Amino acid sequence: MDPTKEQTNVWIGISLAQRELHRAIDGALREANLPSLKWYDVLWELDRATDGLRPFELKSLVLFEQSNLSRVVQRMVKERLIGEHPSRKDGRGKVLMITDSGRELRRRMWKVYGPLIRQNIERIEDSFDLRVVAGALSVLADRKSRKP
Amino acid sequence: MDPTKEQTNVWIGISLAQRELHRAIDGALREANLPSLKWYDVLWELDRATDGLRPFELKSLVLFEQSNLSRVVQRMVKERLIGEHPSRKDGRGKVLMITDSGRELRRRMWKVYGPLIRQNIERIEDSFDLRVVAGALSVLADRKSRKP
DNA sequence: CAAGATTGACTGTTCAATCTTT
DNA sequence: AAAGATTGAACAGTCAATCTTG
Repeated sequence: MDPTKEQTNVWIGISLAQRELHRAIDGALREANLPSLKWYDVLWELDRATDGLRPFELKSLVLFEQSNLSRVVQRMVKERLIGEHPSRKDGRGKVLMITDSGRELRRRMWKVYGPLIRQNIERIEDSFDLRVVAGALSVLADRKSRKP
Repeated sequence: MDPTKEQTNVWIGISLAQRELHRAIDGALREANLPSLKWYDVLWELDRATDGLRPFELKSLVLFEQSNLSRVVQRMVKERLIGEHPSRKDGRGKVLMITDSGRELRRRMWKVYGPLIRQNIERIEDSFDLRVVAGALSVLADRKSRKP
């Protein structure tokens, strides 16, 4: 059945807000000669995972297609942002680890990324409770609560 | 300066919610052998504009790069979803108009798209006021209210 | 010269097929 | 046979250069 006007407005709001912020952030990174948000996500996950990650684990965290992830990893290895080590436990696989320069790059990217999050989200704080907004969005972000 | 934890949660919520719904919708369209959401947006704008649209006007509505729009339009013209007519007023340009089969395709896409919006957004309605959520998001979507 | 639009070359993403190890 | 991962071919999107008309 058709969605209500309010339901549609929420979906349009999510789409436009995401598009606007993503554009602003990616644009600022590019102007600073830094890589895109996708690379940031990869660096962030690898920075958190102190024992490294297998490509298939990383894939489910950042939601890349496996073949795409394979190529993104290749590029990042070439840039010495991450390193590959054969897995001792599983002969098929390898383990990805962030390098020092990968960590350093992530920090530099955050100096651009972080303030933009603040400046943008700040603008709704006067009129709205951020915890309410985040709570509503988190329901949608959770694929597990949706019927198969 | 760094964003607060709540600010970051809102941005992550927007990103994940958008990604999840977009995946669900694009996946359902694909399973039904229908084109992607981007084509839907183009069809929607051209369906609303009863006198047709110039490519540069459409470009600002759907936020495509001009060169990209040029190619998307080419593909859609080839599929007979939209038609091109030389502009009488401006020798440089042309006017794009949706065709009957374009209109019909948009309706078929909406039969998949609409219910998915409803089913997904519905899930937050019990606990949250949709007008509040939409209001907060609309602040972010509006690029004009942001400092240059 | 500026605005509307297209094209060629390049980058990045996806699909299907493949290879290896479990 | 299934899971992890890669590769080649096709496709979409972006940048810079170009063309035409205002």
